[in-house]
Amino acid sequence: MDTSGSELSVLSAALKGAGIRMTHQRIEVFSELQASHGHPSVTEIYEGVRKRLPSISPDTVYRTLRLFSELGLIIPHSSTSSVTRFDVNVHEHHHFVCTRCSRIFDFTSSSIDPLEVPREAESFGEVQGVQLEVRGICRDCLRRERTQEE
Amino acid sequence: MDTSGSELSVLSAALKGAGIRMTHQRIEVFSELQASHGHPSVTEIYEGVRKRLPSISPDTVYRTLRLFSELGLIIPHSSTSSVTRFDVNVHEHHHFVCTRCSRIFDFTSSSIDPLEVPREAESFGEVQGVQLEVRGICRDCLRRERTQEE
DNA sequence: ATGCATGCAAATGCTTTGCAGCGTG
DNA sequence: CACGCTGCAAAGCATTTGCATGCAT
Repeated sequence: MDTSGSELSVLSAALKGAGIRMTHQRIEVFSELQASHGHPSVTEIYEGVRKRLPSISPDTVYRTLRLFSELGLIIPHSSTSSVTRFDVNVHEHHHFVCTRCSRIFDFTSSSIDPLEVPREAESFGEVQGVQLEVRGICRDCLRRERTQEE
Repeated sequence: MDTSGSELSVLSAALKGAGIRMTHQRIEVFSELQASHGHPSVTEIYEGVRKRLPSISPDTVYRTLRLFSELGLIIPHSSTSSVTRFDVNVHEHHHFVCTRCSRIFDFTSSSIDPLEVPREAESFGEVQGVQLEVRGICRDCLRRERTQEE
């Protein structure tokens, strides 16, 4: 089955909706993403697109992927911020990760704890821990964005 | 309640067990971690320790935090690897994250899906998505480590 | 005493940014 | 045809590493 056409319309709609231009580079990065398996890195996308668009530069790929993330077309895995943060709390707990400021908030939940490891996950290797990861926009960022839009 | 003594014994045991020396720097980084709230970054720990140990260098903090991660005393949030990876799969799914090679494996689970957002998480802000994050060591890394130990 | 750990400084690698020219709408 | 987008090159950061000295065991 060929879904490339319908997928492209997703891109078209997303860009048009935000008043952003549809360029060759963006189209190629988008289709490379669709064709990719797993969780591609910037370099992997870059190398893939380069086969069809040899003149594309890495920074355009960076910019494009960031744009797509902002549009919600893709999700950067965990913190966008470059600094590593450490979890000192060794007890079972879950995370609310802010997709804007990348701060992490801990919580526990009586309704889901104790959380058990699904069978499906065990097949990948030796499990060390499980937790829920809730992505969202924290109160502070919501407030800041609201203020800026006024 | 003063738990610093008992916490330090955790450090002592972990280091002794691995045949690693107990130094001032390691003790100070460890207690700074205990005293920290949330999810400290390397810089935050460094600044904190520097008040008591002005001569400590950033790279020692880096090395120490990496050591503590390997010993399981702390958990680096998300991938240790510096490259950003993107999730192209917009459908609900979960992640098995390898703590060695930082590769991410997707899975879905009939036993837990659909996954609902716990009440506790909603108080932090606007929720965009939820997923399970299983941390562990993938098959490839397990095999590699077994081979090297022979 | 021995050799691991630290501090210093330089290197590395990912990602971002300023700017001039190009192409989309 | 205006303005946003790209490519280039250089800068910016977080993190890592080589090496000589110092300190824990």
